[in-house]
Amino acid sequence: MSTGTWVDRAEATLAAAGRRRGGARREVLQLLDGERCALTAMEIEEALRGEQRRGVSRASVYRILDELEQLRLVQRVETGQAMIRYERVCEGEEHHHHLVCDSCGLVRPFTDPGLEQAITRLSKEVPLAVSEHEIVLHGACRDCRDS
Amino acid sequence: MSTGTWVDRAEATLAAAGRRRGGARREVLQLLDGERCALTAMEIEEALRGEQRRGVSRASVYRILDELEQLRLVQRVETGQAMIRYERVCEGEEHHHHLVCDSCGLVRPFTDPGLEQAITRLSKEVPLAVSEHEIVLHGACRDCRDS
DNA sequence: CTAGGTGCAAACTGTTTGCAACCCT
DNA sequence: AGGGTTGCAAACAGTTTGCACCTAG
Repeated sequence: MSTGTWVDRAEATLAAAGRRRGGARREVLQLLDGERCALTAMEIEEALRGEQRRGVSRASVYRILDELEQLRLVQRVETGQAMIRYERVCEGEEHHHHLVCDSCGLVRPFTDPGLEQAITRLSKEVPLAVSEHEIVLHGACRDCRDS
Repeated sequence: MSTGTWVDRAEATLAAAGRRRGGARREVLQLLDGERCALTAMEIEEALRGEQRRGVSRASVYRILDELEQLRLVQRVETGQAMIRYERVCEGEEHHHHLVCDSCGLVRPFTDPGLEQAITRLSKEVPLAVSEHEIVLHGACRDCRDS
């Protein structure tokens, strides 16, 4: 299935939720679809300001991200950088987590089946109906380590 | 070793770093020592305001937490609640992670050796000199699930 | 005595909200 | 035509900073 891209699924989900279309949201969806890792609201705003884009106001970026989060089309990622990051949620795609360089702020995704397995097992043993999990590894990336 | 409490180690570390003592810091250390899980700066400020305590200004709470974090006496915990939480770091004590109820905001610690093992293995495979890791499980706690 | 520690209040920064204009449907 | 969508600017909330006073050593 999932013949379309994430954008397609997102637009379908939004339509199903009774939302109309709008230029600002389309821009944000398009941008998020092209990113493989998490962006902050401000990074999104900046990315959409330049070039031939129409630009999207800060308030709209936040409103749209909030809306997409509720529909489970994006998810928050907390990297301990005092800003919330958001990334698209792809069904079927392997779940990934994040490496954060505390020196330069770089955020990179990584995947590990063994870890997912451990989390899945753990989720059943814990006194909480687990709906999501987040793993962040902090350290120094190669560039920062060398310098 | 570690014949003393965390407070003792903290005071020793601070002294070794050439810091003087101060009433505000002593209060914060004492409070953190009595807590088993992460507190926000504001929770700390409030806890120290009442009772027979002397009270510590907001600015000092933040400065002290920042100082303690640099000395690795406390660590930040990101629970996705838009506020940074801090908890003491105990050497030798089993590393723990967090369960967060997205409904009522409750934060609870948990430990899992298998998970630690998976993380340790993973830390060696990844393109980052990993210094810390953080795992947060989100969901609904029992009370929130029932209601 | 004197450098570090502390409180107060103002400044900052990321996020949220109120409201009027806009534009899909 | 009408209600969701957007932009602007003001309001917020948590955090940080400047500066004067205080205090441990």
